[in-house]
Amino acid sequence: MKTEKVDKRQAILEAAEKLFCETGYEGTSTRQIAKESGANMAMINYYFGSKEGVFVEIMNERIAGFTSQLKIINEDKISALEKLHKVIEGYVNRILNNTAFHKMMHRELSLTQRPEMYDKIKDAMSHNMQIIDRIITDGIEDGSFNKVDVRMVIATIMGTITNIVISPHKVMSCSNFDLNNPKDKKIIKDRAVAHLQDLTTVYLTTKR
Amino acid sequence: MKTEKVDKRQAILEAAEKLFCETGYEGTSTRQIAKESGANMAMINYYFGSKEGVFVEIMNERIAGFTSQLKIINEDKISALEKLHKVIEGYVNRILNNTAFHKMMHRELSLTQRPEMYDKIKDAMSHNMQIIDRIITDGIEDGSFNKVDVRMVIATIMGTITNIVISPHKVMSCSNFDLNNPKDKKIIKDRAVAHLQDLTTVYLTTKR
DNA sequence: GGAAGTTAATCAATCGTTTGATTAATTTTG
DNA sequence: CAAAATTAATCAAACGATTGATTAACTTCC
Repeated sequence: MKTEKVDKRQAILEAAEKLFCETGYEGTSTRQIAKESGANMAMINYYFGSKEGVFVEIMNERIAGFTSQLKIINEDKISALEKLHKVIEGYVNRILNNTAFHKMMHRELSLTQRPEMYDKIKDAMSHNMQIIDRIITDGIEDGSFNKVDVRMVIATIMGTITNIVISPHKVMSCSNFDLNNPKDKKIIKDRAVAHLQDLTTVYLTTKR
Repeated sequence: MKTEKVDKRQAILEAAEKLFCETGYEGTSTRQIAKESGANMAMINYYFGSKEGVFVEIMNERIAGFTSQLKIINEDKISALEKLHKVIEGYVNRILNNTAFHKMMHRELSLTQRPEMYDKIKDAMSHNMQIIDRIITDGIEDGSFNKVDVRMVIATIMGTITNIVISPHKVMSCSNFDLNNPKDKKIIKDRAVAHLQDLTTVYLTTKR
């Protein structure tokens, strides 16, 4: 069992994800995927049945790897604010470590097409939102948070992160930031976490 | 001679925008555009040179209609906070009145392809960001705003609105909201404006 | 030897674009 | 003014290229 034996199936998935992220689903041809992965075109249909099968498989794997992540935090015996800060940190890290996929997910979400994918993404997002919702709602009920529009606060947290990922990097700062540069990514991550934690602290806990 | 003379050029633009919004640029064929607009296929190339020419024209018209909007506010002799609140209200209204186009713009922005469009959208966004940046920076300098990460605050404002538009509506609230329903749209608009104005007020002006 | 993996060749369908011809409207000319 | 010339708009048909998918033969491996 040689380790240099490449798993064509996996190679196809990785090449396809890269190409889908860069040029979109419709903008990527099966021949491109084949060339990029080093596999023959027929292998795509052999393993996944169709081009869409590849896409569905990518989404399923990714989403499966995501939904299991945010759960544990809620068990800790820490304050609502600390929980929220942990969630923010986790969320920022996850998304900024998978910017390409996150872009692709949002692109797919904004299309009226492929309702199966839409529902799948919706469910995954919905689950994450429920976790954040619970933390904030609990904080409000036990009096440690102000009464706020919870769903809007969630939109702010998620929207801020998404905006950082999607918006042209050169717009983000005066100098030329690049999210593919690990050093720049670290800086952006820290700034985003600091900002969102500061923002939520002030907005949710300031007596007024 | 009946005066039902339709401007085919305009019909093509409108049909193309609708289709591009619904199924994406690559997902829309010139034949679809022709059928939807009632024009002959050749007219697309006759008027716009190419399929991409249609897309570029749509973007140019839209962006031209947008960039002229946020300017006047800055001339008013009002406080930085009031300026910011006006900008927020204008921004929310504009985007929620053009949700389909806004989705398409973001979709296109997340593609590495079509650099010409990317730059055009980037410039338009960059201009809006500069306006908001100036307001907040002025507020900080004259002491009415706290010292904050200005670019991150902008990302929060823009990201929140975008998130509301793009995120699945059914996730937004317990009941089934629909942005195409004028009554629901009004409600979402008001909630978004109220939330963002409250958020910025608290975060930027709370003494701490 | 036979199942699994892999290949080149090929399929019909669709893609964006171009063509040459035709009609309708406008301008030029005698 | 009216005939001739020019331009703009529109059309059906076809273009070559590319699409996703399939075939059938071949290789690899247990």
